[in-house]
Amino acid sequence: MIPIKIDSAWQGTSDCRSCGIRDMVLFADLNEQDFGQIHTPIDDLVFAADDLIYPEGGHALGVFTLRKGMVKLVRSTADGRERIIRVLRPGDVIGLEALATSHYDSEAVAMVESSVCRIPLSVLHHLSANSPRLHLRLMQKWQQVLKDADDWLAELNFGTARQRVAGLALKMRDADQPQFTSFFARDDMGAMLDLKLETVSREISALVRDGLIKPVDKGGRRYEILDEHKLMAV
Amino acid sequence: MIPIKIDSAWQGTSDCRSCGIRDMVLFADLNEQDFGQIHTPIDDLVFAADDLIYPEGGHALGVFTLRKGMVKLVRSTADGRERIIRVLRPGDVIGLEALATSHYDSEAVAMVESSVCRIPLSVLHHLSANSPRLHLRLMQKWQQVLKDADDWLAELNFGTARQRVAGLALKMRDADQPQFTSFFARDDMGAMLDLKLETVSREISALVRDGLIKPVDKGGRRYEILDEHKLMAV
DNA sequence: CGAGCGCTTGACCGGCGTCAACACCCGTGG
DNA sequence: CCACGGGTGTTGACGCCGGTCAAGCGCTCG
Repeated sequence: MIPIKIDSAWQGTSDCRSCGIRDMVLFADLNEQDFGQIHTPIDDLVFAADDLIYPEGGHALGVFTLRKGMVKLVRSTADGRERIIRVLRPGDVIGLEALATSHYDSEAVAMVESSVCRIPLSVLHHLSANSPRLHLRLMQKWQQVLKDADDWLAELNFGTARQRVAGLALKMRDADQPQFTSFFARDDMGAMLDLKLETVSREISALVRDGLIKPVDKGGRRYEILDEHKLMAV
Repeated sequence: MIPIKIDSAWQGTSDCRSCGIRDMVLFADLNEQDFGQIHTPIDDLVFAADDLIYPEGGHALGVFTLRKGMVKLVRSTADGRERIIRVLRPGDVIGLEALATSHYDSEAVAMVESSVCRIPLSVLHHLSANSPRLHLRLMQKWQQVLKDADDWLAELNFGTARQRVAGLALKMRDADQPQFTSFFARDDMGAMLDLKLETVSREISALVRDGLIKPVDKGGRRYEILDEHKLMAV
């Protein structure tokens, strides 16, 4: 069930105490006593673009934290269409649902080269019962994931094609450089917004033509936001 | 911030030990010792159709369990449109996000007369730290809510108008009598499916004309499913 | 019985999907 | 170094699905 890629992605084990993004993630508030209770190694994994991290319905070994890159969550509908339900960015947790069911509810695929760490379920189960700090943090992560899901539905899958593309541009802005934003392959964007790839392409072109955004690479993936206010008003 | 209606909805306090739907809800596995740790009363509340249970962004007193009725969760987008992000049914938990933030992320409105019980945040915080049984149950509820949210996005907001209406009909089937299903006011259905009310009405009429469903009341709210298989294949 | 509300239906139009051609980037191999 | 080919993004023509506007119907309640 677990793809071979998991193993080939293995890069070593983490020392979470010195994690570069620790303040964003599940282990943010852990103290030395808490770390002492971790008896299973946290694996570091790196996935190439388009690598499968886990399949829909797959048996779960752990919960992931995304350190670098971008990951899409994909569901297949009964009639075979694929729908991207969310895109995760650094600091986001992947596969939290495994804590409750030991299975993943959707497929996770790296969209670009991505590095993640995998926290074994046993570690989380033990710590969530024995560390009030992790327990609280876990609750916050659940809430954040749920809010992301609802935001995605309320903001990106509602209204005209123009509004959806503009909404995605705003949602995908860089955390550190908010004038830049990242797009994806046009058919991926279509699966996110429930539009056809041609429509996505047309709307992007229209936004460029109207001077709201400007491409900064040749691949159509990175754009500069020229008029944030107009973009929000679309 | 808390609407006056909350008080006018008060019906008494619950004895959770004898709750009729206890096996579905948060307190399913609690033992006598756990119940002894509850020092704040659980209020029973009843809301009429269209009553506000709590507003978007409202300060939270507790988390609700829906005992009877139907409740919609509504978000307002930046430009003033209203979007129904989910419909909750008996056994579902309402406002779980308050556990993490003490605020509700979306508005909750009763769609029909609904009875709920309100569990104070203090009770949940205390029990989730001191009762492994509640702790586990809470995790399962988070997972269920998240799965509901993702299902709503993947199944009901994807594809043609016909597919969406058919999907809603299947999702809203009675738990005990699966040949019957409940619809809502047409503009509410539109806000759920991202369709206009006229389109919803047309598609329902088409499903009736094609013999997949049949109305069983005069208000357009209850339908009998005649051909479940065709409905799923739409 | 009349007013008002919600549901339905029709006519028309615009936005988005479909199909197709073309441009561009990049890797490969001659 | 250039020719070639595949993959991806863009653009155009056209048709249909669903939005818009409007009229009509049936139910409920005063």
